[in-house]
Amino acid sequence: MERPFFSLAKRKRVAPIEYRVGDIWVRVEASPSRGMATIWDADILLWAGSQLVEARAKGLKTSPWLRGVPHQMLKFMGRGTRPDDYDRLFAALGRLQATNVTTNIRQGERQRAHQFSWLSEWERCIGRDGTHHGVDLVVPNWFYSGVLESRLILAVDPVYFQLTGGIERWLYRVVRKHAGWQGAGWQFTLPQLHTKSGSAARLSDFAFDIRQLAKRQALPGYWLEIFRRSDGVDILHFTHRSLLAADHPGFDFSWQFLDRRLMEGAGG
DNA sequence: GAGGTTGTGCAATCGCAATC
DNA sequence: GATTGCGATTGCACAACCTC
Repeated sequence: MERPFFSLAKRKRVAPIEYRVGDIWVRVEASPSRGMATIWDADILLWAGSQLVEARAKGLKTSPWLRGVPHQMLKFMGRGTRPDDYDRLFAALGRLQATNVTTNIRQGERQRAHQFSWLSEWERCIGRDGTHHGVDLVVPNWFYSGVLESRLILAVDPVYFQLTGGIERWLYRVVRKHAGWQGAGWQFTLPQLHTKSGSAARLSDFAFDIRQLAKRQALPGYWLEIFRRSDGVDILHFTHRSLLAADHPGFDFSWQFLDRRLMEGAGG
C-alpha cells in the first residue's frame, strides 16, 4: 500500500499512475466514467480483510465471496450513514472493480507482469419486495490468499480512519512500515516521496503539503522533521515518539503501549 | 527557470437536527 | 437505531505570483 496503487485525491482522477523505481514498476489505469479507486476506497479492502481474518479466528469456513451490510461497513470505516455516504460506498465499490493495476510487485523470483482489479465483482442484493439485503462482493484470489496466508492486512489502526487527507493517510502507511521500531527512525527525500505517492500534484505543492503535515505533527504517534541536505534536497525524517530522547519535545511514551497492542493484535 | 507560497474553485465531507 | 436534509467546512488541484 506504500506504492502508488490508489489516487490520493478526493476528486475524480482519470490520468493513469506510472511508477518505476529500479526493477519495480506499477501502472494504474482508471475507468474514464468512474475514475480511479482512491485511498478512501481502499478502506473497503481493509473491511474485507478484517472479515476474513475474523472468520478464520472463529473457525468458520472462508471464501473470496463476502456479504456485507452497508451500514456496518460504513461504521467500520468511521464514516457517516447519510444517503450520500451510501452512494459513496457504492461508487467506491465500482471504482475498486473498474480500476486496473498492472505491476511486477509480488512476483517472487520471476519478473512478470500481474494485472488485476481490486474487486473481482460486486452486486447489491435487493429482494423482490425492494428491500435491501446488503452487498455481495468477490475479492481477487491473490488478495484472499494474501490475507489468510501471509497476513497481508495489518491490524486496523483506528487512528488511520481519523486521518482525513489523502497524503496524510498514505504517509501514515509509509511511516508505519518504515519507522516501525527503528530507534533512529527513517527518512526519505521529498522527491522520493513524491514519486512513491503517485500524487498528481506538482513536487512543489506536494512538498508544501508535507511541510504542513510536519508543522502540525499530523501523524499520531510519530515525530516528523524536515531538514535540508547539503545538496539542497529536503529530507523528511520520522521517528516513533516513544523512541525519542526523554527530553525531546515530541517524546511520548504512552504511544508505545498503544502501538504494542495494535501489533499484538496483528500478530494474533 | 526552478521551486516555494498564496489564493481560488469546487467536489467531498462533516455536523447537527429532524424524521422515520 | 437508521435515515434524511441542508448549510458549513475541508482539502485537492490548479493558476498566479514571488524569490532565488
